[in-house]
Amino acid sequence: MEPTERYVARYRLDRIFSPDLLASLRPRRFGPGEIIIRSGDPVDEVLFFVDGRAKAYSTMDNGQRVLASFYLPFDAFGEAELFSSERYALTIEAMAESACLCLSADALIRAAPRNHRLLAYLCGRLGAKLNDRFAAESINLRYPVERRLASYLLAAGDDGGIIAADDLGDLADYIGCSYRQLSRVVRDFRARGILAGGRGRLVVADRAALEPFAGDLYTRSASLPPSARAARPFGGSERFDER
Amino acid sequence: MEPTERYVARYRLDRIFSPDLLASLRPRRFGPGEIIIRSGDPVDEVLFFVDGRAKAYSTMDNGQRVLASFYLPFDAFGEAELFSSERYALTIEAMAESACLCLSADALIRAAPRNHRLLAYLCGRLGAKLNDRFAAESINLRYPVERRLASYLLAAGDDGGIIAADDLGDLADYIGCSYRQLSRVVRDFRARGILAGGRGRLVVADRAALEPFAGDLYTRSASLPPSARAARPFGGSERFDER
DNA sequence: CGCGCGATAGGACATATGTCCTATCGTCGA
DNA sequence: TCGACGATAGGACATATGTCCTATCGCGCG
Repeated sequence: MEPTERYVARYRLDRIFSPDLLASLRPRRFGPGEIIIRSGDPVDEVLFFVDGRAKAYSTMDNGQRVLASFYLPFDAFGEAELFSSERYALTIEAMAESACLCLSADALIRAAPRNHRLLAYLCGRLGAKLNDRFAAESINLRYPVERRLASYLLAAGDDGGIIAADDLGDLADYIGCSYRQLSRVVRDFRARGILAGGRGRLVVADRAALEPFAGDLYTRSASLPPSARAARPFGGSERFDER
Repeated sequence: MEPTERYVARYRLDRIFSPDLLASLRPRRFGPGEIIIRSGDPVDEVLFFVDGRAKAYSTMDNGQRVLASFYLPFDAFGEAELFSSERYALTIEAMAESACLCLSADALIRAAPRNHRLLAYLCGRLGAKLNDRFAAESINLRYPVERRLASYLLAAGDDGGIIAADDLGDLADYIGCSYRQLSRVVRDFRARGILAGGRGRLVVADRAALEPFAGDLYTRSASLPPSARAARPFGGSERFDER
């Protein structure tokens, strides 16, 4: 897609990587459906996601997949395992033409002492992911699918409204219910004119009508499911001033 | 309880804090039921949990509580929000006489450049918490309460077996079901001889019988002292030193 | 244009879980 | 010791969700 330098410039990576690390970033491309990180593999690199769209999930022993989240650039993959575990916990899969800048885990660890900004970024990102996760989990755990779907639609399609999921099966996984149940709820929403678009396509027709379902779950916590996360490019707060 | 130095020595805090930060750690005690961190408060300090027992939860708009986890020393509270958010996401409550060493968030951020070990520790801890959370969520989301309880019992009572919860209501929150449902499952487990102990007390009588329920999803979530995970971090000297 | 495949829709039924309510037990204080 | 109160146990019923199965639809290919 684009040369490494373009990404470095776009995301201001010189702000968080020391020059030597910056130089050792190695670009890599992934086509749709391609696996970026495979759950269970030894943790040998950290990837910085700079282009495309991706999703993370794990597969349980009964074969069901559980979607953890959708990702948009900029983000980091594999940072959660870097200092705490031997193997990747989640599988990350590209959903569109995507690109990452890869860094060997050893190199990163060796360079840690002179990369406090990178570490601070990672802490920030991990903290945000943790809070997102907990917010999503609370919703999934305590509210019926109807409300979860409403929350998801509001959070995912923050723009106009034609957003939804490419695949209803994925969406069911993400919301944490069976395809059948999702289908029931979608049918219901369509009957009430909240959703439109036939046969698989979900189009939010009446955004306002969704809000009562989602309730204050949606606004209440700072952390939102997937796509709203692009708002915060660099996790690190501005309090962290130039040296 | 004990003077700060004892805790510093016990957990080898000199390995992860620079001397100036070490000196500014301020001890604080909490009685059972006392709030250590209140959800929604501005993030002004990070606490390092050195003694006691604590739990983290959030309260949803409908009044239900969702338990996030139980904590044992050593651990950090408030690190998730430090670089990524303005307000604490979870409420943390002491369950027994407890002690923390407190550090002002500003001080920590200012001292970050010369505390890469601390940052690395926080990254590691956050990563582990994130993975734990996801594992717990997957279980809660896809398995019936029977299996969730089994997983919980295996993970919580790692010692002999007399462990359980002080309060069945809390346990129900943690497992993510109603008190009623938990009660049904407990009754069932008792009937099968897997659990013993009358009236509220849960005693794991047949640990082996639990495993088939939990399946391979069983993940330990105990927090290890920094020294234990120092196994992985950077080479170099074990004691903290500049550069 | 007709066929066949894979995805979507939806019916029928089983199960898991939630809600409401009542009985019972234990503990603590007068 | 007795009685009140809070916690535990459990019945009855409603609901949410899962599983299994079949009908339909849309699209690509011959």
